[in-house]
Amino acid sequence: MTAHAEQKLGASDIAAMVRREISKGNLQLHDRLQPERVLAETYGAARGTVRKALNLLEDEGFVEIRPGSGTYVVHKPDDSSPAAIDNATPLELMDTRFALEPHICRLSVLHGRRADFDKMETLCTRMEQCVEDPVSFSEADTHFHRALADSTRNGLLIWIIDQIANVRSQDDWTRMRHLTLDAATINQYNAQHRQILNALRTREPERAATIMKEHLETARLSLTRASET
Amino acid sequence: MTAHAEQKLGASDIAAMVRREISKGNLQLHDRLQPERVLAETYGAARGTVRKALNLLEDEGFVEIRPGSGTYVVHKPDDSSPAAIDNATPLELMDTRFALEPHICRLSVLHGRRADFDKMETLCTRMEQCVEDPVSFSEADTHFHRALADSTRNGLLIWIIDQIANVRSQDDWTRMRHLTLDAATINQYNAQHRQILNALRTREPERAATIMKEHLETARLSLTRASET
DNA sequence: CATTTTTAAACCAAATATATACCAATATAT
DNA sequence: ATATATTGGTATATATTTGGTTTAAAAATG
Repeated sequence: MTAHAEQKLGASDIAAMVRREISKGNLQLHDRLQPERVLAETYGAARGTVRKALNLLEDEGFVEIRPGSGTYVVHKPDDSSPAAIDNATPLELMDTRFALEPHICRLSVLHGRRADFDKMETLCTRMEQCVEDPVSFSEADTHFHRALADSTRNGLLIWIIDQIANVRSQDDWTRMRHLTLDAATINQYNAQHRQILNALRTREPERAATIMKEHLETARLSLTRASET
Repeated sequence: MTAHAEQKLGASDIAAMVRREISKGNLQLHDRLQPERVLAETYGAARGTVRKALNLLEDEGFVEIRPGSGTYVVHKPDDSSPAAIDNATPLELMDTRFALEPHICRLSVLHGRRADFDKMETLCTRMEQCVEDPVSFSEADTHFHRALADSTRNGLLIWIIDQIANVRSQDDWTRMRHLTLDAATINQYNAQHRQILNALRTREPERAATIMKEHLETARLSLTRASET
């Protein structure tokens, strides 16, 4: 052990050290921090102090504290993505998705295979089991839209969708979005996902595109609703 | 670092370790992981714990679990890919433009200003003076579509259009494309550009989008015509 | 001095991990 | 083709771990 014994550490000191571990990359996305009781010992502080530090980091959006489970990293270490992606606003993002995803539905009807749709079906089922868990739902939702893009077999489109997914995950908006994801909204999304999938399976490009537009319109509404709060 | 020696491993810890093995490349695409029962022993955890970890990784899209068979790596290690752009085929590009540009027209009607349209008009005029010069025409054409994207005031969309423009300029088939650009085709393009611009000025989003689709269809035809030669 | 922060200990509820047994899908050898 | 072994899927009862909370005393701070 390398001598932390030097000085007494306050809550904000500990927060700073953990924050640094995260942006340095020693702690990566989805990693679980050591339990509060262990951190307390390694930093030579009381559990209550560590707890304050972690709450600070949670407010800053670096970690997510899950009672009974642990504290997890929710922050991507500085990758140098283009400014256009980092600074994209939620509304810009929605307009871009409005451009892409309905047409992606049409292409999916043309190029998608049974296996693609089966995968999307699996994700639908998973999302339907996440009605009470906005975070997991949101993650599965991202995968659903990625799987949809996959089914077009268009590497360029898939790449663009991936870039867009980065916008969604990095921002504070994600947290705000989770707040707007009540059970009713999630159920509505799930119904729309199913309808889209059905339209793809029955090879109805325009119907799939139309439902996708409705889906995005729903999402846009819940977004504006959230920003007015 | 050292001597974490005997820390108990939770599901997310195991998930993190496997995730790192995958992105590091120790586990490659289509590799099969060890059976759950073996992993459980090597990580010193119960099978249920390993199982939870693997399910997490499946949610994240790193692995695919096939009952009775095994668990397989499905993650394309670190795309972040210029590859998707460099290797994009002309048809992939056309499909992507089909997705983006009609909707860009709609957004242009919403957010475009007179100055934007004036700039596009200038480019139209320039293109009309290039009927005999496919290379110059092609350059101006790129600028026209970029100016159209600019008029949406959507930084994300503009960035995507720029990426796509790189595809167009880099590749060999750009040369091929120039071969198909006879005077008749260029005149047709020019007429369509004018029509699009007019629809934007008169604030008719759907008409602008429709003409854009026709424009892209024309381009796609001349593309397939070229590749059959 | 008054105030805030840290410490320390105990307890709670929820989430997770363990251990075991059995089922279902798949692969392999006969 | 059939039988057998291997693999993931599921269920369950129990034990452990984890964050959440409260309280009171000690230490640091201004």
